[in-house]
Amino acid sequence: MNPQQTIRLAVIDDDSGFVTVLSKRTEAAGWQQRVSGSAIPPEELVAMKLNALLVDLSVLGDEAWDYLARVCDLLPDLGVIVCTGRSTVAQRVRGLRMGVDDWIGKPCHPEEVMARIEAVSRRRRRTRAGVESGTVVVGELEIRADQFQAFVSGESLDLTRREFELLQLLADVKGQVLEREAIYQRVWGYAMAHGDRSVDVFIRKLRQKLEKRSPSWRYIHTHFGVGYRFDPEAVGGKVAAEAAALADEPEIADSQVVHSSFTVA
Amino acid sequence: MNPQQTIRLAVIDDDSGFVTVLSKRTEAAGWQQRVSGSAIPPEELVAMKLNALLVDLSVLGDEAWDYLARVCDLLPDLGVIVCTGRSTVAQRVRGLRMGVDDWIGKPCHPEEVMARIEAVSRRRRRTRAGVESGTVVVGELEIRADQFQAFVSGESLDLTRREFELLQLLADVKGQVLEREAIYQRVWGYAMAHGDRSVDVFIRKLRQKLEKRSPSWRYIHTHFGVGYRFDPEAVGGKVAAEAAALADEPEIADSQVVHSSFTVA
DNA sequence: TTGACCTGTAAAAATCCTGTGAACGCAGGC
DNA sequence: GCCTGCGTTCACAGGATTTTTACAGGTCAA
Repeated sequence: MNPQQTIRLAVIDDDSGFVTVLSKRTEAAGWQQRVSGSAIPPEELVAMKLNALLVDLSVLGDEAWDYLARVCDLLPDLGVIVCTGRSTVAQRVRGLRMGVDDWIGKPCHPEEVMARIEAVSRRRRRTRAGVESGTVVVGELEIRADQFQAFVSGESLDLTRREFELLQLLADVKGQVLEREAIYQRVWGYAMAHGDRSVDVFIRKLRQKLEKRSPSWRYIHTHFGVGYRFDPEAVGGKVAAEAAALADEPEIADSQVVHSSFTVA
Repeated sequence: MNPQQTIRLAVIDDDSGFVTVLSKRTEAAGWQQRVSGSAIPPEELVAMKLNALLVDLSVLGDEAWDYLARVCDLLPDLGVIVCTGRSTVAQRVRGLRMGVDDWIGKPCHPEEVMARIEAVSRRRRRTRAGVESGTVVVGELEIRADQFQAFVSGESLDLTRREFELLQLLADVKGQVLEREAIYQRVWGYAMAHGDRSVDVFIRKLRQKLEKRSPSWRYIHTHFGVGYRFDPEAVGGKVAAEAAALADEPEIADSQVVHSSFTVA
């Protein structure tokens, strides 16, 4: 698919100089990241759907090894990179054997840190592809990455590949308004030509197919002069009222966990 | 989980001291390895079915980057670890971005090198130990791994080796859509060239042979623009009706794996 | 309210994808 | 050497999908 898939990263480090410099670069690269000055509970990490975790052992104190062990055990698909000060061979070997994917010594160059994070994510992604169900549920929609297809109560929307990728992209950044150029760039993989209406046409096709299977919901909203935003909303008459009630709960949980924790590039 | 899965490693290095010390340890750990003082052609690497490749760039000379690029491109599933003398950040970043999985500076401790090789190789879910001697039953099809052959009510489909491997892969992840590139990568062992139609051709051969012995079932489904999915479905006229009734329920029994009690002499 | 500029919509045109049959080359067995 | 089985490649036809084009309707700012 796309060469540069966006990476979701969490950083556990209290070295503000290092974190600042790194963040500047990761943001420029379009990564989504969250920084914390202390340990993040593994349960929270699960909810974040991360690609990688960068951690400085010194902020973890005595708990460091326990924490690493728990994280590696609980999240075998998460790329874990330790980036810390002085360390012995024995420590590094222990960490790596425990499930850490890479171990970098400080001081280090942020570009190399990023390259190593990319390398780890690349490797993880390859193995995980398929093993993980990767099903996202929004509104009454189920988006199944392993099937390249979306469903409503078990029935396929019969999306073509492009349609699916577009839907997946939009749903991935639910609530965010995406410009046409950005959409095109990420789905088609190259820059949009001036005057190209492909995005509009595919949005219409998507809307048609969504409407067909899920008539009482609106998923894609137009932002005049800007682009589109994916946000499931129950609408219509009486049906909508109940649906809305049902929708509220998971809606909030979802967006809180996934989005509010991350800075938007 | 996996205690000590044996690792197949190739080492390209002419630093005899380093290689000797390392080899002693890898042998003690039960790894299989081949050492070479000069570049090994990528085609040969394919045939070796390696887990990882450890390479010192200095023995590759000017060809180093080209070689790395070719290897990483052709064998995306191979763990590539560079272990070399002095290097700049830019070089390491270039290597890692190119597909190298880890980059270690010499001098280094052999134990750490091994731990890093393990970390890179840690991901083999595909080593299906159970399948080796197992029989999978799907639809009215029996796939016998110990015979490299599939049967319908005792009659062989006369699959060739490749056909069998393709079928086995597909059946292994029943219900999942696999992209052509992924199929090729896993059956042929290296990256698919752009425009290669081998997968399609083998799918056709498989379908022919499946149809011949099991006419009232459809096994392989095409997903336009994506790839193929294995999912046995009873179809057709009167035969299909009964078959369908049978097919719906034993969904669970379908994927049952029967382990034969005896190894083949 | 008007006019310029966007967006929704439908259908034609162009492109791409898959199924298929056959030719080719290679290796192993006779 | 000759034959046979196997894997690869090519070419083409029929469909499915994507892109382009045209026009109608909507939106916004002056």
